[in-house]
Amino acid sequence: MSKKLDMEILASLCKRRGFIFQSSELYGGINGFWDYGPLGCELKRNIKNAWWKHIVRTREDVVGLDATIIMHPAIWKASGHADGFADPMVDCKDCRKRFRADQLCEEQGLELIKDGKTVALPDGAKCPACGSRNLTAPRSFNLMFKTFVGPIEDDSNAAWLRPETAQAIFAQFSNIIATARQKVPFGVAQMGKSFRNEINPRNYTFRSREFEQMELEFFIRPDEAVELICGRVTTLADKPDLTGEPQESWGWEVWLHYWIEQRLAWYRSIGLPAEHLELYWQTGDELAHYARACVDIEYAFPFGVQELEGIAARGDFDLTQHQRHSGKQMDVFDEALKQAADKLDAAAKEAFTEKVVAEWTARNQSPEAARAFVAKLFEGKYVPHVVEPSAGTDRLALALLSNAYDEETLTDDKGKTDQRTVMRFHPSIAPIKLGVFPLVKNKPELYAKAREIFAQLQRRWNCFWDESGAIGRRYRRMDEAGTPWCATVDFQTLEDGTVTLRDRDSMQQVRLSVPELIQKLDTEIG
RNA sequence: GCGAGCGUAGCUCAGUGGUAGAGCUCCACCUUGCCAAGGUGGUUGUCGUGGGUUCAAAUCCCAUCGCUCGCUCCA
Repeated sequence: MSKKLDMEILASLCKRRGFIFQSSELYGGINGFWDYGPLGCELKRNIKNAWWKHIVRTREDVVGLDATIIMHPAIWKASGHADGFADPMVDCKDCRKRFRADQLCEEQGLELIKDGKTVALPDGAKCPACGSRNLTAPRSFNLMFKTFVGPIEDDSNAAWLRPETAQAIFAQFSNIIATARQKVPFGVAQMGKSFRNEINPRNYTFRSREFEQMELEFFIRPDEAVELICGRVTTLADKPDLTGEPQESWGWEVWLHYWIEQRLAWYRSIGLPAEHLELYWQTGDELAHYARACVDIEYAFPFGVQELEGIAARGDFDLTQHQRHSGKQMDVFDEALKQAADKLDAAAKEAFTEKVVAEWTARNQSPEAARAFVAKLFEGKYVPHVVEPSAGTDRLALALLSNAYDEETLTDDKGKTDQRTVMRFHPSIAPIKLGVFPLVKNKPELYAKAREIFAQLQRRWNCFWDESGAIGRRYRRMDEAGTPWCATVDFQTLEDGTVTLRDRDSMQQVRLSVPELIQKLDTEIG
């Protein structure tokens, strides 16, 4: 089966069964925007609930945030997102690096050719990285959606729809730490819509202009602070147990791997086991300049292996940027650190300082910056570092849909074959958990009993009532919706209260009492 | 952004200048004692949209929107 065919078949099923519709289809559609139908919105809600439960509710060290989509424009200046669109950029077609056209010209003693709103590169401009002259023309990248706050469409009122949810966490960091009764290490999680005016949306819902993210910023101590407090920093070489409780001595690299393990465990819990995922470590060239390490969790979509989530160790870049732009201090006071520093004598402090200076200068950072950082540490203060697991909700929904899709050829007793389409969702994310059917609908007592059982179970999970057509047809309809079980009420139900529970994947049936059914489903849905 | 292909019922598609169709789905009733296949009846389309050519356009032309693929892009 060709890759193209796969995606078209999936898109067709998604539309036919009500998972995903094109946005504004009535008016011809709008590129890069998608709606989730009755089944799709349940699926997405289940994904988000599962994420929130795993990241926030079942931990003591992560709290939530629900920030606005439109924020102060200065946030995007501080984060670096504004630079890319404010100034025309040129790309090197050979080494694929991107530069601001004005800076490139200035560095090379050239003058950017300006004619009204359009700009052009002068002859002789070359790539600062590789020296190639194979550069694109300067282009503006309006990748953030612009809008105006207030009724006047004036640039002084311009604002942007957020291109990521994460910045709000940094911008509200001080308020959160003042109110949440958390101490570093701790995290702040947020889910919500983000917007990017993608040049070319592609691959069904994969690259959309309006999309949803599930992001965690997990704040940790700088390794130097860990060393002062614990006397040493646990690294990967120490083979720490990443599946157990986090340890105070962990350095940033261990935290990064801890979160990778956490995220993989979560994907497993919603039916995307590790063997369906790939970890891609960004290389030095690909890393953003501030990132220490970044790993992509990728899924093999029908159109290629693509990123579901990025987990980045971002150092203290973001908080420091906001500290610089806002003029407000972003450092935290760490009692344990202060106490540890107070126990050191002058000689030990000097030795520690020199060690840090040596490490920082080896990473091309200035000795002055290193000394200022250590001086703060001795006061018990630092700007927290961060590990950022950032996942795409819609991408994950698409991965789960792709992963769930299956076609099965069945052969009955008489040797007749028949094809069955099944969405094999994990019960925890399946839009409908249980179909409830009367075996036949023209027997009043049976029908009434089935309605009674449906009403009882519907309070517990999203259930679907279906009385139309032959029983087999009803099972098959539920298969396409990905409903893991169907309960059929028959004449025996009237005698002993048991129902037939039919399993989506095996098509096997068992007789259970309603309490037994509830217990079984509770266990498997999780 | 460039190039190519596509757009007809909810889905899959036929229809190349002359009355818009098929299969499946869906709905109602009947039938049906556990895996889509029985019976009867029924709903659904400005043929993506707009304009042009023509006595006449789903069909030819132009534009536009959307989808797919390749390049590009993906801070």
